[in-house]
Amino acid sequence: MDTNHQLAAIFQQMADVHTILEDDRFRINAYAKAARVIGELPTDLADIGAEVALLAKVEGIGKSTASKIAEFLQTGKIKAHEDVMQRIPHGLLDLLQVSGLGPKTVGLMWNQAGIESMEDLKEKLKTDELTALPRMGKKSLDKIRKSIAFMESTGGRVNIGKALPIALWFIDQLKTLKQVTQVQYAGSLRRGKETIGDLDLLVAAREDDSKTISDFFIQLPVVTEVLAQGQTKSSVRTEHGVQVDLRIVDPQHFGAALMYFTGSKEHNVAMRQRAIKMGMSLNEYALTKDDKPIAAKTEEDVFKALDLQWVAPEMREDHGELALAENNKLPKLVEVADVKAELHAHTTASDGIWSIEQYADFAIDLGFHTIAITDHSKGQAQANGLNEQRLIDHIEKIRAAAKKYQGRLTILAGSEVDILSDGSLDYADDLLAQLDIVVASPHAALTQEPKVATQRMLKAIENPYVTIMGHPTGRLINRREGLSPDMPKLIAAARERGIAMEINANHWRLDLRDSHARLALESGVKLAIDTDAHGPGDMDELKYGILTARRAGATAGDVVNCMSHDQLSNWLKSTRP
DNA sequence: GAGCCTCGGCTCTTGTACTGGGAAGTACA
Repeated sequence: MDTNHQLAAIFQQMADVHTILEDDRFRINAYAKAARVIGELPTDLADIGAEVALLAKVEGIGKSTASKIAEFLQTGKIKAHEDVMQRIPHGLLDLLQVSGLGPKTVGLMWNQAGIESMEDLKEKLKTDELTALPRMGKKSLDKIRKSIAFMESTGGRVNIGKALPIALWFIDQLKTLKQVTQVQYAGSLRRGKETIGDLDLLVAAREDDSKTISDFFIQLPVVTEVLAQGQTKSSVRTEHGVQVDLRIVDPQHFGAALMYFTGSKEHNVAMRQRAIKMGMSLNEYALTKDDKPIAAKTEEDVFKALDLQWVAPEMREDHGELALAENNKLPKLVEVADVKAELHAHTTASDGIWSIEQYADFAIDLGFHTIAITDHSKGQAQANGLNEQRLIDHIEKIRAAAKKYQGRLTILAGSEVDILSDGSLDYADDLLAQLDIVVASPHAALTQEPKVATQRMLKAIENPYVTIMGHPTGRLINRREGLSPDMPKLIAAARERGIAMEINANHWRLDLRDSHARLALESGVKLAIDTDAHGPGDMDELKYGILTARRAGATAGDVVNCMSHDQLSNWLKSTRP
């Protein structure tokens, strides 16, 4: 775990403990905010150093938190944290993770039933003795039992690549009902986050029909458990281990409901505050003034009534989007249709399942003007990486195919060359010089210390033949943490060289992640959005890379894959000696 | 605890649904 995540965890823990102890809620909020801010920081706090004045410049971090961070950087611990941890049994913090158990209940169980850990709780749940506690009936106990069982079976957040198909399946099912006039997924999925906590579905229908619709919803074959079913809101768990929430609203309120349900929470709070300042009130049904509805039917209506441009869902994180919307300065975000080139694809020469020609035909169908063939280098033996002679032969084949497709598609000869653990590349420069494009990526030694990883990547970027820095952390979401190089340094070096940083669109990678991509854009570095295709299905992953780029605020002009044929060709030349 | 104007004292992140138990707690964006 890197420094930021350690610190975020510590401050969140402090917030949680103070919550159980029912201490000052503003202090709790401050700790929780510090945890959130630190968790989202693109820069490693260790690099800022133990200088309080500098640390306190970060929004949401004041003098007190800054000195705690400094203390941590110097000693590896925080006294205030250790002190507060003394006040409760540590095991109580696990109980807060159980859905349905909040601080009050956890406090109650501790004080009145002597429960100090998950083990204690599970032991007590073997009988119904906890019904002796206030507000604790048999139904509550059953709910807690189920929550724990669920937590232990799966739990956690689901990758967007898994969540989106499930959401689309539900939407198809709901569309079969004639009572449903509109249906849309919302929540973090609509905002394009890399992982999704639960699926949020919104349906527009007449109030009379809501019972029919929610009955249909909870009886769908994939539903394994019904968590709640009310007038407008139902919640289920599915066999995929995902929670799906369904909200049914009148078509007249669809826009306001979609906004609410899309979030983020922080964005919603900011919007509601803005409404209050303007003498109005915003909830999930409408924007109102003196209890009279002003706007509700579409999102555009609501934004407009608040003197704002419509904000794309991917930007709704309260990261300054309202200030941009107010001044008509929101970027026109990149779309899948803007992409005209794929710059990272593997063929049967290494570990892909498509030939050069199959990619070429597909690229033409997509309306692309360029595709780069970038098979693995020799270090990737398990991926059938090409040694020097095989690469030379492969280049010849690519050139031959390029000739065949001339006038219809440009086929570039490239390589996804391994960045070895010391930062050198897997081919010598004279061979790299024969290629049109070089994507340099790390594949091994992915547990290096951040400092070593930084030096490694910097060395690779300095190679004059590298065109794109590929998936720089090598992480796999929910599977492998990958490297934590100093991204600002890498980005500065990429800018110096005029090369692009890749957003690897594969839903397991999404590397650069959104915050790193944003940092790259702010530094004036171009992005490459590549599918890293190994076969036909992978080209469809592009949408995930686009979502990540949109979360970073990227326009088509920021992305090399969106350049015209000549622009791209000139850019590639500009990166070469 | 943060952040603001008053530079020490004040205010601070919205609004609603569902459940289970008989009001409050929890959850959601």
